[in-house]
Amino acid sequence: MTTIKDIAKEAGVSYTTVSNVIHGRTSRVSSQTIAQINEIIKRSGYAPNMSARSLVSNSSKVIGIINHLVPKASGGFIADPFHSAFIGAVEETLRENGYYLMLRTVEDSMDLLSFLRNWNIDGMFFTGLFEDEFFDTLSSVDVPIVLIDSYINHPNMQNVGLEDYKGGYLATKYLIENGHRNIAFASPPIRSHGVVEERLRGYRQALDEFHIPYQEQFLFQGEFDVQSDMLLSRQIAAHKEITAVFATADILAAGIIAGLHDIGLNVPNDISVVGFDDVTLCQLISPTLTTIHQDTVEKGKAAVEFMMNRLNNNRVEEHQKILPVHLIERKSVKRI
Amino acid sequence: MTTIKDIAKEAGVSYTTVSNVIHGRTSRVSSQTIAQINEIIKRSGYAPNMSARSLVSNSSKVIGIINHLVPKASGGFIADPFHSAFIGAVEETLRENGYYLMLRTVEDSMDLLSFLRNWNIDGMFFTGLFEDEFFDTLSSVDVPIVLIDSYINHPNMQNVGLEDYKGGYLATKYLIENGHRNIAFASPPIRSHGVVEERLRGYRQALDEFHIPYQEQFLFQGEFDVQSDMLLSRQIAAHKEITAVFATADILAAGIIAGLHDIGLNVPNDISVVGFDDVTLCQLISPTLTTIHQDTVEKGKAAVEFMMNRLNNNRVEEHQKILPVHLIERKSVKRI
DNA sequence: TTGTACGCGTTATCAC
DNA sequence: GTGATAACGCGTACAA
Repeated sequence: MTTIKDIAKEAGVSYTTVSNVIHGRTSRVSSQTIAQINEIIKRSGYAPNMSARSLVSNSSKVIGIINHLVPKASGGFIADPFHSAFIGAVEETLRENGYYLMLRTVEDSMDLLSFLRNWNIDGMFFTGLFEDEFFDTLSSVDVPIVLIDSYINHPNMQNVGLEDYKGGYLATKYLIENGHRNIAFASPPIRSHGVVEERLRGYRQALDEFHIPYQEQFLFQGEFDVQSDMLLSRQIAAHKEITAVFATADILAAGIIAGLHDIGLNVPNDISVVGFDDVTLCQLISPTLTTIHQDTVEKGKAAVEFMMNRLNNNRVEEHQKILPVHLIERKSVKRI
Repeated sequence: MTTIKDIAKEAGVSYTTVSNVIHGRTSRVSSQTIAQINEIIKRSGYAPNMSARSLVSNSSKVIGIINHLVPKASGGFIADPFHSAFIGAVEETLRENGYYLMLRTVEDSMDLLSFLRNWNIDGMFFTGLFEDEFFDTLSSVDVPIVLIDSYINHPNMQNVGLEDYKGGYLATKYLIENGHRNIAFASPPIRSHGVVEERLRGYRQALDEFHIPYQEQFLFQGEFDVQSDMLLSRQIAAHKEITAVFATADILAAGIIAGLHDIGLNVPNDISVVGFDDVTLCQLISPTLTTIHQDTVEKGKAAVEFMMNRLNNNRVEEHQKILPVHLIERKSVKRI
């Protein structure tokens, strides 16, 4: 492997000079040596040893995307299509900025702390963080943290999220305007400071505006797997008065639609459904899914931008970036 | 940050001793000191500095999952559900073995080489590699490489794949046995040494066995996006004699089904469809998709297992691990 | 059973 | 303009 020393030797200079050239501190190096060194660098395919840099500079150029494994569940991480698109966008933007991405699952605070120290991690992304014990650890760490889809506010962290409230509102309003009054709200378990809670607020706001009473029994909570969705569908269908469902994620919506089909109900003729996210899936199921659109790539970019600001300026201007959502009309809602 | 020195100082021993304890070379350390050192390690939350280790030991414990960005396309990487599930499985298994995962997109050979040197990467995973110029670079590198879903054989690399041939065979045979004779083969562009080529071989084998002539015009190639799928569907529908489609990926199958619906054709009544992969999607679309099942998590585990064997023993016994596939019968095929 | 000293590749400080 | 040299945290050969 070519090192700075090798280059210095070949050029007949000291390694300081080589290092200076590499870092653009060329003010006091003869243009001859600069040219020569650059030539050698190019020819030899020199690439800096990041471990050495990390050791001496206290910056590793490594950013972690952390997956907090709450129970000992498998896969979770990257399983849903939104997540993976997001990670792809993050990697790309990070790379453009000279950073590297590590994926890491941690089981508890200790795990996380070890990981940070192991690699001298420069920054972290967290998705869907809630206010649990784990969060306390996080807030005491002095590494830049960008939270995605979380409603926790903390001076050391920045948030990238969506207009969740508005999304919930738009979806519900759209259903109401199409004549629906008994609208189910389907979601994963609602946790405080989470996005679902906000979407629920939007749902209630829309009901309120149209003077439709909010009913607890129209709340249905499940997990993100086909089994659980089947169950949800049955529960929803059991309420004959329900004519529409707002599901807080497209995969959930798709699962519910499949479940309804399974028990002989037609969407949208018997029940209308609106989703959230606008993943590719929406255009593949039938009926195609009316949903709330979010721009995942933009989300990834925004997250990295925040990170870079923290990393470079160290001056924090904003703490929040809320990306817009809008409704995409497809075929899963019927006017009644 | 706690270092080995700090621990040594606190325990009143030299750092060699601490290092020895950490590495289990306890044979010649008093059990007292061992206990004491372990206690301090636990209490202080000591985590080794991997950069320092990497520098001195020539092993970084970092494995890369490489995304070779052929043109300057975006996202590609992780976009399809199979990929993300695979990455999740790899991360988990890697972690259990004390390794770390970096995700990295590279645009060309230089990029890759730099990345390897930057981090002293211990090993790499590649998905769907073909025999292009890029491959030559790869083969000259002395880092363990595990290829996923690739039919390139190279002494320095190992392969984890599927019974692609059998999968293609099973899917086609199933269609034939259900009375179909004019069966389209839909896939992304067929490249030599790729999985699609093998699945096509299986397709042809099944046709052969039933004395059905193979027809070039029944081959349809597209990309993995909804637009392209719509086009494909139209092309397929234009051949009135075609009664069934074997698509080499579920997302493609789903896209085609959506496209067929769009032009007023019903699946499976007008056209039957069989997919490949058995991703969650299959159960969400309607009709639910009959497909060839593969075990993605097992694939991830197998890949890591290969990697670990290379990394530890350095003795290479097998070069190939082929995971089984089988057909899952759902509702997208009609007996005619 | 424990300690000393060196080197890994890099950066930064200070001197020439 | 350029060059020595210490330091980052760790592993290891060798010495005691």
